[in-house]
Amino acid sequence: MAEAEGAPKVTAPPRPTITLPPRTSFETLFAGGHGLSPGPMTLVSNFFSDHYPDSDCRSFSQLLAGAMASPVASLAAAKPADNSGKFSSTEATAGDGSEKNLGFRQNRPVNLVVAPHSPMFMIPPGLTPSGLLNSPGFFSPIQSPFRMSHQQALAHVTAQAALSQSYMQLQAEYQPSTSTSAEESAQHQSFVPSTTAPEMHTLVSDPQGSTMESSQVLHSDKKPLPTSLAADKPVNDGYNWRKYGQKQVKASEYPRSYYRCTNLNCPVKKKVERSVDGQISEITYKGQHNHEPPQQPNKRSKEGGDRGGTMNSRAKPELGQRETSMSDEDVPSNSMPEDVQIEPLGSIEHDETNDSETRIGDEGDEDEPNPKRRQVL
DNA sequence: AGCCTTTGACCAGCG
DNA sequence: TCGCTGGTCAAAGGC
Repeated sequence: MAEAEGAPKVTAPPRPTITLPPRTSFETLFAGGHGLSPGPMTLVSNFFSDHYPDSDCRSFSQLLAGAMASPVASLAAAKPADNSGKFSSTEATAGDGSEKNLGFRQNRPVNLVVAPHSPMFMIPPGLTPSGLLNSPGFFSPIQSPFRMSHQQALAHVTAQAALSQSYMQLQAEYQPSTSTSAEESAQHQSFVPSTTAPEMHTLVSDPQGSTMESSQVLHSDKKPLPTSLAADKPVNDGYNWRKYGQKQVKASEYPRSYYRCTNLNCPVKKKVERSVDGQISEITYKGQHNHEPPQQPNKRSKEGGDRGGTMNSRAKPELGQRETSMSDEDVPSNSMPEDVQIEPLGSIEHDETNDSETRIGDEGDEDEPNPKRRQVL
């Protein structure tokens, strides 16, 4: 929490750094220009163009590229190993400008900062973030030309996906009446910050990765989303979450909510923080899903109910196991980087916990504590 | 009937 | 060693 200053704290071993090419490269990358097989990204991109041809929206890859393009974004630093598996926020630096160690990232892509603005980035209902990620062609096994590792990229994408999904939901609810594409475009545009993309911070968690956590920070600008729509569930990222705690933290005026994936054995947790407005300022994911996202995202988890059910089908090795097997090259296809942090534009400054969590800036969904419930004890 | 949310208490890490 | 803060637990109640 403290390093918000932006001063890079963690220095990484000097590695040959590759300058992030402006989005074009990135685009190209996903576009398959480099010979990469078209993956979900492509699909998404197509989806975009189909649905919002005239909108300002860029293709998914473009959006992504824009988000990542920012130099800073690159990464924050990573701490060498703290195998403890715990991430202490203090270790990570968040910062805005901390790009100190790229090298690390390579090895352990952990934190990726995703650019915020992307409510625009939508994913077709059928596609879930993890689905995208799982897609074979999504990222090539090799490291991307950028300093980003797959995981980082994955994290990035996931975060965006999450945001987009939530956004979609909001829209759906908010505007039951089908809006014309034009309207949609307009709306999207309004939400889309232009390329002023905030910076992305990539943070890396311990290389050793006993737990391997990656964090991404997404900054999304707090858009005037209909907050009322948002209700409790922070962001519908395709997974079912159960709130297990809420706490008033010093860092923010609003209480921080803690959620955990309802899937049995799924270690993933997420923290949702709200901004002054009561809008979600950031969502921090911890851990990796060891299961596929339920098909029906928004259902009050019946899926979650499958605790123990479906997930095992593809369950991947426990996080702990991964430490050995995982290098940044083998990204578990079915899971996202452990932590992705996405922060809203405004919140960049306090990236207190950049270390190993993924944060997603979310736009407002606030769940105001309904005074309906009883008080314990 | 089962799952989820709420919320105070408890525990651990850190300064 | 103490106090503070963050994170998690678990009981009660609601949907």
